[in-house]
Amino acid sequence: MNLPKSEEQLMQILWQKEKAFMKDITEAYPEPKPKATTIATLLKRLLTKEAIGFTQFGNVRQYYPILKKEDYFSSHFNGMIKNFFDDSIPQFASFFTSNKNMTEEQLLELKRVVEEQIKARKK
Amino acid sequence: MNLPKSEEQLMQILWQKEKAFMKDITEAYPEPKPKATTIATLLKRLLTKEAIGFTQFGNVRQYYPILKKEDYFSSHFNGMIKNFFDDSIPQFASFFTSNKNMTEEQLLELKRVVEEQIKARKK
DNA sequence: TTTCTTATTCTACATTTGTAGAAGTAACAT
DNA sequence: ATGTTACTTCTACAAATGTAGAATAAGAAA
Repeated sequence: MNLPKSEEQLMQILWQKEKAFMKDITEAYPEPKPKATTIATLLKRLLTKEAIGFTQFGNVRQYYPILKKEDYFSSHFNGMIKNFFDDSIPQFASFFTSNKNMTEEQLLELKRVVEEQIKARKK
Repeated sequence: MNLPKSEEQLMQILWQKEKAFMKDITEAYPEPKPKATTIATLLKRLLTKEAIGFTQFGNVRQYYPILKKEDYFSSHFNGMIKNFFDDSIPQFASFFTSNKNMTEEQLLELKRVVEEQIKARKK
C-alpha cells in the first residue's frame, strides 16, 4: 500500500487520533487547512483503498485507520533499505550513525536501546 | 527534491553506475525493460529537474547524477522520522531495533557500528 | 551509399493526485 | 417551521506520472 502525500498526511492524523470525526480531522490540519470537500475526497479515496473504515453514528461517521502505521512505515522503510543500501541493515546502520545530524548523545541513546534489545532477545 | 518512482528507479541505476550511456541504462533495467522512449522521457524529465546532467560524446550522451544519493536518501529519511516518529531519533531507533525482521546477529553488528562511531566522534 | 541501429525529441494519452465547487440532506439553533 | 451548519456525494479540472508511438538524425554495418 503506497499512499500519495495528501492521503498519507490524513492517515497521520488518523493514526494519531485513532478515531476521528470530520470535525476532529479538520481541526488537526495545520493552517492553511484544506477545504472540507478536499478532505472528504481524500477520505473517500482512502475508504476505497480500504486504508480506513468508519462507524456510523447517527448521520455522522467516525473514521478510523485500518492500515497500521507500523506496517505502513515498515514497508516503506524496508523498501528504502533495499533500494539504497542493497538490503543491508549494517550498511544502513553505518550510514545512519555517521549522519552529521546525529549528536553523540543520540548515539549513546541508540547504543543503550540496542543493548536493551539484545538483552531482551536473549531470554 | 522528491522524485516519482519511475524517475527514482532510473536514479538508482545512475547512482550505481555513476556514469552511463543510454545503452548501459537499458541494460541495467530488470525485465521487463521499459521501451527506449520511456527511458528517454524519464531522462529528459530528470534533466529538467537538474537531478542529472550529461556529457556529450560525439552524438551520444553520457549521463551522470547531479543529485547525490546520500542527500536524497537523507531528506527522505528525515522526513519519515519526522512524520512517523515525531522527529525523535531514539523513538525510531527503538522501533528499528525491535523489528522482528532483525536478527540478533544484525543487532550485534549494529551495536558494533554504533560503538565505532562513538569512538570516532570522541577524537 | 544504402540500410540498419540507436539515441533523441515531440507528441500523445490514460491514470493518479491535489483541490475544490455545486448540490443534496439531515441535524440544529431560533 | 425555517434558515444555518456540517457532512457527504458528484462532478470537474489542472498538474504530475507512467508509458510509448512517430519522426528524425547520425553513426555503424554492408
